[in-house]
Amino acid sequence: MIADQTDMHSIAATRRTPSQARGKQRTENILQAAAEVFDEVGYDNANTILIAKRANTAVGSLYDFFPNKESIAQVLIERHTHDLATLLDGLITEAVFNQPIAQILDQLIEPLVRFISGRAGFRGLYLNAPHVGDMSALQRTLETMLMGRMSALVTLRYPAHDPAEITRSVRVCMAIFKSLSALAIQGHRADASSIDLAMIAELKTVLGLYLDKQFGPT
Amino acid sequence: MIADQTDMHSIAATRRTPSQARGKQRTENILQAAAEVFDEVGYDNANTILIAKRANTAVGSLYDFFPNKESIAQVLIERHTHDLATLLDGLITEAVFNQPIAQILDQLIEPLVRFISGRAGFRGLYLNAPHVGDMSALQRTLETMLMGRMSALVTLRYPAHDPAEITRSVRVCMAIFKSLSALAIQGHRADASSIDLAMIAELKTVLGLYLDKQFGPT
Amino acid sequence: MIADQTDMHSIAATRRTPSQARGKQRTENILQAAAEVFDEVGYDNANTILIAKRANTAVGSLYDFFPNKESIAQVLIERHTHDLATLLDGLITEAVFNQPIAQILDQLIEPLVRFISGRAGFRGLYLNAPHVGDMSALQRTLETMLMGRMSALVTLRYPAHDPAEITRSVRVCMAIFKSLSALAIQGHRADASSIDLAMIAELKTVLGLYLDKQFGPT
Amino acid sequence: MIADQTDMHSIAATRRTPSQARGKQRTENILQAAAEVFDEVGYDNANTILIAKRANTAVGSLYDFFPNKESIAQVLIERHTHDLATLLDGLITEAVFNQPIAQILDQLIEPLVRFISGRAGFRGLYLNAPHVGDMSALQRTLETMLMGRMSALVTLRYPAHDPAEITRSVRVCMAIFKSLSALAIQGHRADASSIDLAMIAELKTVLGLYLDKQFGPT
DNA sequence: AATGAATGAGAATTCATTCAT
DNA sequence: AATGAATGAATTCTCATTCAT
Repeated sequence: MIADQTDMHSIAATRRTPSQARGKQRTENILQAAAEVFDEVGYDNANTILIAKRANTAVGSLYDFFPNKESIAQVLIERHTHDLATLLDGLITEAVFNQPIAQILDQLIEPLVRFISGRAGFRGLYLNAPHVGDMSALQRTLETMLMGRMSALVTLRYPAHDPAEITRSVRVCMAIFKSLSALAIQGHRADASSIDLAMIAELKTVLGLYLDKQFGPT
Repeated sequence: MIADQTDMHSIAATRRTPSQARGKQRTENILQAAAEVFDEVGYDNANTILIAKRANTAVGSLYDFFPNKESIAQVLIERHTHDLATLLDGLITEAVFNQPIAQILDQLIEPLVRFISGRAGFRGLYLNAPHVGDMSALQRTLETMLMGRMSALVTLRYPAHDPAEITRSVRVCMAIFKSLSALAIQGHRADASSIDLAMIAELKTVLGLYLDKQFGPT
Repeated sequence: MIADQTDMHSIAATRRTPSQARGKQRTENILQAAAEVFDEVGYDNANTILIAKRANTAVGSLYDFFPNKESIAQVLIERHTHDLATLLDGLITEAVFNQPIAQILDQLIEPLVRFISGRAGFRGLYLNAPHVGDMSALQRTLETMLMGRMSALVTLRYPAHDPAEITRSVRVCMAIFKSLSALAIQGHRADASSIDLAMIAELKTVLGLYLDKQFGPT
Repeated sequence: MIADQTDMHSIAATRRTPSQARGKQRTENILQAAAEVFDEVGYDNANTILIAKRANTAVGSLYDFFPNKESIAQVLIERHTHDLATLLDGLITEAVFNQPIAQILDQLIEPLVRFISGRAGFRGLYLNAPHVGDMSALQRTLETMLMGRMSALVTLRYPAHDPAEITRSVRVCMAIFKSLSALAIQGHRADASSIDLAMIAELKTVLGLYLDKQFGPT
């Protein structure tokens, strides 16, 4: 024990928290493995031993880093939420004012879908997941963030519109985005390059038509 | 006793098939209970004891009528498929030729959503269900029927269009219909009168805009 | 009730206890059905609903006549015990004294095996049955009877031999008889004519050799 | 603690393969427990919880090592088959040529019965088991091996005899061996020293007489 | 007595989680 | 921290037995 502690210091100096680094790596492996499994069989049918095996660890290690199965999904969803928020913040600031809606969609949709299709776990935990049970609350964090960003975007782009109306329209857009992007990604396992571009075009068309209709063509 | 005998005449119709009637009723109770449970917690999290309790029966009875849990879902989906097909056949024949698309949607969408919102189990097994595992095959029967009816409708309404294009458009419409009707029904438990009419309107708007765009306004 | 009783008498005079006759018939049907099922799948794997169906009755009726599954087996074994005892008593009295053992076996073995092969339930409950669990006690009644008859026979045929020795020899003969007669009957479903005669011959040979050796040739 | 460390040296052999050794031990415990339970109540009446308890484990552990109840029986029967084959191969090569049959039996029978009586599970799964249901196929592997060895032995000892005749004789010997060895072992739970020697003698007598008769005394 | 639907304890099996090493 | 064996509650399904009709 004492020897260990002594080692810690000397190693720390050179190797920069090796154990933490290893732990970090293991955490990432577990998250990645879990994400893949969730995508493949869904959260309910995923089992922890399979996840651990996929991550080249033992179940016990999984529980060293996560208190339970749900918490793994939680971290994944939080990351998706955070990363998507970041992406959207990047895209929205440059993309919005005074451009015709079609151009905005051109700049937003495909990057978004590409991003999503590359995020392991996104489909299994959100796009294709049933909205029941333990997951609902987690899914809501993602959904809420998306709704917020989208509402902000729409409010910026179309000021002077009834907020209630905006909210409903955003829900409509979100639902359409979710369902059609799921189609566009369908069966493409974390392979960002192989999304269905025709379906992306349809998605843009539908959203463009709808937004123009709702808020007036600009 | 005497009262019973007197009643016999009036309820003769019921007593005519005593065993079948009871069995039928029990089957229906189980199906109804299962449908509700599926809607509430999803197929995966539903368990047979809970379903039986909800149906005021013992598990054993459930297994008198259904060989396993999946078969209950199967019967429900088959019914949904059949009843929806019947409804669509009724609506489509009268509704289609030469009317503007907006009118067709007026006649189709709300009845459809009302129908769906009144069908216990529809959300849990189809609208909100992930397409993984045991259910996929069953869901496909419903999906295939819907796709078929929709493709026929669109082909009738817009002849001389590329079948491949039609197929993609129908997929788009189906996805939009699924996601927005889920929003319209949201949280309304088998209460057909309380669907969200504003959302229905949005659904009609979106589909109308999209179809006009795809196949030319008429 | 009173009317019933009155009827009872008048009917009894002409029809000889009709309800009892029907009950008797039903009992027999159940016993026969159970015997067949026991032969086919064994006591443990037999289930009461299957037995009832085979007997063209409802399970409930089965329980009108028998308090439980075991009691059906009990009645069958008791019958086998009784009928076999009767048969043996018939065969033994005429067969025994002063004949060479080979002749006695000629008179005993084939009739016995034919009898057994024609008794539904005998194989399932005795010849092929494991000697464990609920059945053991019942099987013992049959076994005890057989041992008694056989011991008597041997004692008559070979007086002046040590009873302990006789007992052991009878156990040996019984075991040989059981196992080889099972082979002779093998796969012949209550079809008394199709027992394996070569195996019967072997059985007689073995028992003859053994008895001659044990008690001296006569 | 200190004691443990000291022990480390002496039990190093055990600790060498910690996981495998423990797993191995657990597997053996389960097999032993299952074997005992099978002997006591038969395969059908044995249940996994009882087996697990007897093995001082939880059911789950049982299923860590065996996919289902049948597979436990399978392993036991395979072991019996293998070990018995090994034993027989050892006994037969030295035992056979030119010796009188009585001497061969002297060398074979008692070791065989001793071996069998020491094998937990042998009675429950084979000697006393009904030949129906899931077990039949497994039992056949054992039976087939035995028949093969025995046929080979008899063919070596008595060449120039009709194979069909040999086959029937071997079946007869096998049946006799099964039934009389069961008697010799009766109630002796894995206690090899307490087999019934008088019954062993009877078994040898019977087989000797029969074989001499069938194939000519030598 | 007859019927067969209903009951629920019990058996096989799975899997999230814990714990000894 | 790492390992994976161990645990046992939970789940699906079966079947002897009961009971309303």
